[in-house]
Amino acid sequence: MDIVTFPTNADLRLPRYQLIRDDIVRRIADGQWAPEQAIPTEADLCQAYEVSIGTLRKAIDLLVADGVLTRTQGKGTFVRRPRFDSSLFRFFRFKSADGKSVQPTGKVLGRTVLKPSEAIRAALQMKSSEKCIRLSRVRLIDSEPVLREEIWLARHRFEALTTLPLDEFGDLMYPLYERTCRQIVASATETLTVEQATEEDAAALRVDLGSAVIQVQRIAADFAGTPIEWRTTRGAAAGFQYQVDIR
Amino acid sequence: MDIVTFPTNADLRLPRYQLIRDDIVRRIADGQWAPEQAIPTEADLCQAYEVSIGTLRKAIDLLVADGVLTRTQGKGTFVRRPRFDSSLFRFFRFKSADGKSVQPTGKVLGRTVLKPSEAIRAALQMKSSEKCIRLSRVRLIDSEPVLREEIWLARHRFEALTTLPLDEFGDLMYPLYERTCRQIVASATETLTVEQATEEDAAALRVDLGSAVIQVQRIAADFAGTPIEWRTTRGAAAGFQYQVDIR
DNA sequence: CAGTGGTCTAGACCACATC
DNA sequence: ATGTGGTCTAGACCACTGT
Repeated sequence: MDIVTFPTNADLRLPRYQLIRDDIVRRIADGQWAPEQAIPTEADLCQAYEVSIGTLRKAIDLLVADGVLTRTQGKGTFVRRPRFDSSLFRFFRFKSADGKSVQPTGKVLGRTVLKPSEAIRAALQMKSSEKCIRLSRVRLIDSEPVLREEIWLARHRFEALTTLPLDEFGDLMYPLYERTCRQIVASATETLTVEQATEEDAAALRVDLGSAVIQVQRIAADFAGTPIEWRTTRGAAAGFQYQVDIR
Repeated sequence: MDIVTFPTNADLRLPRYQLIRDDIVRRIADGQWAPEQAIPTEADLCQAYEVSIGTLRKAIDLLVADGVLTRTQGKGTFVRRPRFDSSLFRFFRFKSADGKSVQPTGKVLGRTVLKPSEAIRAALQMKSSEKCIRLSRVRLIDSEPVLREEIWLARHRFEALTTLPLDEFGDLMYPLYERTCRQIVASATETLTVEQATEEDAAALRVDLGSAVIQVQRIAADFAGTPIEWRTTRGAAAGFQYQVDIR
């Protein structure tokens, strides 16, 4: 690796390990270092950044703690591919008819291109002239619908999804985003609330009208922290459980 | 500080920073180093543990990340007093009549000494012959009940609470535990579920029978990780919101 | 001013993975 | 055997806090 000069907009009064941390994140967000690939060795990075091993390791420690990198002794340091498309299973415990826990399948029911509400436009940091792709989707276990989802994407990032046939979307959205649109989801913020089942919920999820439903609203972002997906998921509260550790 | 010899049950093959981390936790759990007090300086600890500054700092970094210690440049390193008696407000957004968010008061309604269920006995790691103190409690805002709580404590740890008048328990339990029984809560695990309001819920919380209620079950532990309190809290789901960041 | 934690160096040796 | 990350050393100087 060549010697690195930090961007002129970086605050050079910051500790060097911070500057290095930010530079590594930038390279990953840029796609210079891709998920599941190894980044240069510690020795190379020390030379490139002109710091000692201790300082470099402090920067990498931060990124490992953030879940951006993983290290394996003897092998190298790798960009971690975030795999939380199935993270809703932190909230909902799903079991198939035979009692085993399983990953649901996904099915896109509808797609529209339209102007987003002001809330969604702001959440996705879009200009007011831009349009969204809206997808409605169900998740199924043993062909039984268990979750209803509404997904909003900025059209300019996901142009390819405006024409893809609905039956080619597959079960997982995030690998699709990466494959077809080069958009990699790296983090998300989720907000849980309890709602009452609407008529649509009752029909789709086969629960009683007005019964308790958990709603998970998610805003997913790329490595640079730019929001790329707005999603709402609703499921019967009966299957809900969530555990937190606090210190 | 004198030179430290590690306990014979410690696995000396572990990295030194791990051994040091565990020894510091033990001293805090023992009460040798109390909350809000400074621990010895880095230089002293290096001498005592016979390691270099880098190794010692790695141990302390772990404890800072765990929320056990806090460091202040120029002042020292301090044992952090965990303050999450009010952590339920991560889940429930409470507002008083005038719209300001506020801390509820607490009122203990009843106290019983009895044998715990097998689940609670196991959760509190108690012998089968031991008894529990069971408290029932409500949390109020503007004198309106908003949360119902059931608390189970091992009697042998909390003997003083068997005789304390109920109106002297105060609004917060954890400072009470520390003051009267020298039990310090340092961490907890909480599990959220959605239930239907029972008749007791409906009467106490003024919600409709069968309406959605959030239940938070908490097991609180001391610095050594020993469970000391089992608690269930129930409140109307209408005021519930929870946010998580995932990476 | 003295004492504290914050940053950083320039190495060393070890354990593990791969060839 | 070679290359990787994991652990550890024995210092240095800086920034901040208090007297």
